[in-house]
Amino acid sequence: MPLHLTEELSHDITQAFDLSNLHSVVQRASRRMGFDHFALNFDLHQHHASPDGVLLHDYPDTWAQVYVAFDLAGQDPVRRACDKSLTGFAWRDLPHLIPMTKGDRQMLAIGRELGLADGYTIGRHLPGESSGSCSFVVRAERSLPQGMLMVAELLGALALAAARRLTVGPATPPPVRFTDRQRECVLWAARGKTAYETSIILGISEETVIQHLKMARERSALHSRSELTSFALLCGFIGYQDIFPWWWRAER
Amino acid sequence: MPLHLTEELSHDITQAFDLSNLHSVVQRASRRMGFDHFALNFDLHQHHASPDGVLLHDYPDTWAQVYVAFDLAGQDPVRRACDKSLTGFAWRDLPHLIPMTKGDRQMLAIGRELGLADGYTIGRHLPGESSGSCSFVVRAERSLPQGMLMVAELLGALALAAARRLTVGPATPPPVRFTDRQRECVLWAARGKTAYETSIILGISEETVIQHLKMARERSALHSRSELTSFALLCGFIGYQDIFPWWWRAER
DNA sequence: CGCAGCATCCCCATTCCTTGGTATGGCACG
DNA sequence: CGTGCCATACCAAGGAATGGGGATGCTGCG
Repeated sequence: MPLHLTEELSHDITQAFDLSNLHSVVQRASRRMGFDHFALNFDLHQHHASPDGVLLHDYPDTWAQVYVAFDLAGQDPVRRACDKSLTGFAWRDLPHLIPMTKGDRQMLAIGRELGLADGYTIGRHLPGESSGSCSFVVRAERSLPQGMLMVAELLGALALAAARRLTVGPATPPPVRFTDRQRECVLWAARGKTAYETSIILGISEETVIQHLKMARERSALHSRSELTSFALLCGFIGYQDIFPWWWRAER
Repeated sequence: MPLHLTEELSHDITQAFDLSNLHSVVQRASRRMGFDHFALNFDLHQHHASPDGVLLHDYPDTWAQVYVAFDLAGQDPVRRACDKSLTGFAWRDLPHLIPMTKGDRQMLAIGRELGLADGYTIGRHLPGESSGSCSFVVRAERSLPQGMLMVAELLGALALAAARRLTVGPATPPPVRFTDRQRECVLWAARGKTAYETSIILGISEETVIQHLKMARERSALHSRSELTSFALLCGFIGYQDIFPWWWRAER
């Protein structure tokens, strides 16, 4: 009865109050859907410092040891495929998503030997902020519960959202506020326009554009345009979808 | 009967054979779920490559005219919120996701007047490749079909995947790649450092920093530092945590 | 009404960025 | 052992950004 099941499990996941509780409820969800294992990882985008991410799983110990010992995370084809698919995918479809190297096939073979036969993985990305994936896996003698993949898709996404909530905390209101005009000027700056070009676009003087950007910098206590645009993106004053597709929309 | 409904509609969406067919099936899906309108947009991030995006919708004509006439795409709060949530969200929850300016509220008010009362929007990103969003909307006298939001979540994601399939095809073009040094220089640029400051930090000549940034701009076919940093963030070359280490540690 | 906030415009001096070049050494791969 | 890629370094010119002034008019709010 997927309907009741979905509602019950999704409720549990969204109500998870800490990471160990999230572990339990996602584990239970994986069993109820007909899977044998699960793994959830959630990473904040960070290139310099140590990764402060989440890794919950109930994979066999042997696999976890191999995975860590050989640092397989960096060459995991499942992770790579997460960057290539908007929806969840079954592991057996990996070759349709990414080019598989010999090492990739080897890695999957080792997994199969250790009890991870096939899986269904849901990946999510928030540009500039975080990425995560949630996998539901079956043992060798079984096959993926086809009727449950859509449910897995949902619950996996909810689990990732929960992991994010428990990791980064609630959205903190930005310390500053921009006016509409300031935001507009910052947007065009992020689109790569100069003050002069922006002044033409907005139909105002170049000096005014400079002034708006000056005010925006002062408010956020920043001293360069690039930092200002990064900051505006971080705060949600402007969006990625606003920056890059504007040109083809404008040209017709 | 959400179960049959979901299966039937998801089948139609995944089988869509061209964009106009996708339009029909998503439109039908929105009606069956209890919505009055839908809008789907899907954008590729490769500006120099195939310059194609998708915009399908059945919003009122008046709204489309206003939207284009005032270039509202650049200040659409719904699109900005897509960068801040891993799951779909109701428009009424926008203030919890992003800071709302006066212009934002005005925009939503105009939408309401033209028949777009509330909506549920699903956003998806593939780092370095594409972004999209799919909205399901109800008219003024109605409210969101609460029991259908999870279904909308699923179908919206499938519709985005279909849009991607029909746009980029099976072969994904190779993304732009930065060298380590280029990424490092871009990162310090996003942090607001000048070329000279960066040269001190990295222990190399200022000219070399300029050179790395020059190469990075050439690779991504961009012409300004601000656009370069936005692009690097979007592609996941750098992350917010790299730039503003104080942000996510702020509240917990 | 007064006042704060916003949007608009202008000037100037200094610094920084962008674009076009050239050039050397290291390293990997076929 | 050449070829390509990367990191490094330099030069020159023109355009753009930054930070410091100042100024006007409008709107909303107590």
